[in-house]
Amino acid sequence: MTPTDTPRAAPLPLTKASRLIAQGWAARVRSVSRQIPARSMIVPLDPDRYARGTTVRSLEQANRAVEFVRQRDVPIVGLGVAGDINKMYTPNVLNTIVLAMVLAEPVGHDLVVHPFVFEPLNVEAMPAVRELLGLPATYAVHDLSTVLLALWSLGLTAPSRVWDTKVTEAAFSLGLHHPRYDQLAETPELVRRRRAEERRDAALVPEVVALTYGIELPPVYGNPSPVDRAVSLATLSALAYPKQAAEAARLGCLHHLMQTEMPWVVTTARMTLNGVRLDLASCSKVAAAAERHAAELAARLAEFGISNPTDDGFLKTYFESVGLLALFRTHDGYGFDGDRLDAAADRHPAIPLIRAARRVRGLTAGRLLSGEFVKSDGRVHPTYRVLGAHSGRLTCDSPNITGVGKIFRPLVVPEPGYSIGECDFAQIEAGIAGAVYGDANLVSMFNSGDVYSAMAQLCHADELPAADRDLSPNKFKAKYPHLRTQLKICTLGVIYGLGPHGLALRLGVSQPRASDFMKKFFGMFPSLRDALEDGPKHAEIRGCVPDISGLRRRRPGKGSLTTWERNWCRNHPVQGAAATIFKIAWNELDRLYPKYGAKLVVPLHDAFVFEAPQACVKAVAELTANVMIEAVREQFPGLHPRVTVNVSNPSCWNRDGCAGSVELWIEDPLFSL
DNA sequence: GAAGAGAGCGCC
DNA sequence: AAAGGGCGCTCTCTTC
Repeated sequence: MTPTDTPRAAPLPLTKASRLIAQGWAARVRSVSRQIPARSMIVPLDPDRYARGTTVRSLEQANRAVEFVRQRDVPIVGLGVAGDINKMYTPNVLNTIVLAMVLAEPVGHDLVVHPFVFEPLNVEAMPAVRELLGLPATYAVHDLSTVLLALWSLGLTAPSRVWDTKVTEAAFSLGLHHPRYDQLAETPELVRRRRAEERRDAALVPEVVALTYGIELPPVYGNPSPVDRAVSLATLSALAYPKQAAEAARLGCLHHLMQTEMPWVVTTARMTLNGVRLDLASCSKVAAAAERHAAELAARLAEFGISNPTDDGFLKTYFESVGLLALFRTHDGYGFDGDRLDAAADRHPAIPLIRAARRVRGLTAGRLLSGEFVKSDGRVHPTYRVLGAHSGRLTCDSPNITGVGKIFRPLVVPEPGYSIGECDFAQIEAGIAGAVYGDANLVSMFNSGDVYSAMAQLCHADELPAADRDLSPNKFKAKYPHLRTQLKICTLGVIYGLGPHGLALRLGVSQPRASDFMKKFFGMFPSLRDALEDGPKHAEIRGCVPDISGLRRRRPGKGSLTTWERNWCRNHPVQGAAATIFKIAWNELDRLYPKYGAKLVVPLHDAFVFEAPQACVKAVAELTANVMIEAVREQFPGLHPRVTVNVSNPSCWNRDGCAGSVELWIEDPLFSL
């Protein structure tokens, strides 16, 4: 290390690759490109010689590969990478990974494969890699996002037509491996998430896919070498793709997979690549404040004799001793979750403190604040799993940036010179529910501007003064916030499957009153009522629930639906449609943003967070809102969706422009938005 | 000491 | 009989 080097936590050895990078390896690649030899006589190359696999190390081998591929008709290419692919955000991946490209050629009714493996992937090979990535072919990959990140980190352009064999298997098995189905015989009740995850992944691993489609791969014994692994993955992907595509056509989701889901894999991989910047100084302030808040709350709780507010067993004993245990009864025991603690807040002075202590722990204990996810570019790069949720939604982890508390969003900041903005769909679930369930009343209320105000005005027409029945939605919202909130709780609850029992709890009224309220609600939306009633019955006979995309959520068994299944049968068409619209819109933005130098940053299920150069953040927000609205109207022409634009405080991600929420929380742990 | 299971927190 | 859908993460207690 020379004195001018920036110190780093774990210095990497100065490999040949990093020396090349230091010299500007892009320039080096260009110079290698020019070394492609002068045109010579074209001699047919024997395809049989390439069927067993070809290793590319030298420039000469690379040139020969290029000549071979130019002589063949290649509609499908399988890609696979192996080796050290964790250095995604440093430029040193060259020479540390193995890239396999398997060319599949139609011969008779079969495909013949010609595997090429770049081992290691070096500068000399790059021109050939570029050429092989630019064929008029479909590129099939098992776990495309990993390969995209590897290609991008090498400065390569990803192919435009792609197929992810893993995501396809997930599409075929939506719903089948839900952890709730693990509640079988000998094992104790309740969640067995871990085991279910394993089962679900088992359906997605390459070997299982190979078996499913009768693809013979060379047997691998023991620990396969990176070369074996990469070639095997690439071969599998190339051969499985046409079979999966046929299966997708048979199952009704081929169009969706090609048109939306595969581009969505590219879009989400780009979000991983982009990542988000965290303000690490603020993160440590929050961490310190959390410790302080926790200590202060612990001291105050100690005065009540409460030593451990996070120990349910202790709380049970404590509330029994003060005669308040009944407040925390659940259907099968006792629970001290937020809802119950909030509902009981005024029954004992310690209860709000317990709640606060739990929130302090829950909100801040994450590894997010420690900076451990921050990569060399100063940003965190969450992993996204397309179709990770059985509803078709995306999931996000390491870190789960979509789950960052609203208060703490200002910890996410833009790069210098950039701004952060957010566009949210307003009340979109209500509108989509009206549209997918064909309820004209709900659709027209959604279109009126504020669906919950409109509902409340109609629902309570008898009790309201005549003048207030026609109040504008915003004025009504201001004058009768409580009535509006009731309708909001009821609407979302109904979409999720809430019954009178649950509604009573959430509205804080008796069950008969909640029951009456629900009847009144459904009286306004008879079509919605019928559809919610009939949907699960049809699903029970059919065995699955389709949504507008053509994807289907399935159930593994037959027979009557459980309550939970009935609820997701009701909810899936809404959540699935919303997810589809979201994907279509964001795919489009992924195409349009580069013109503005803008980046997708956080996908929030019904909101779009972006980073744009300061000068054009308003233009990007407008573009985003237009694309979002267009995506809804393409699917549901009867809806007039609204988008809330938040660029009022572009120095950080925030809720409703509240950039100071972190500081407010540091002052007072009971602060909420 | 590691791993499973449960409950609780956050998000949409 | 159960009692609102979809998630990820962390802590606590239990078990091996």
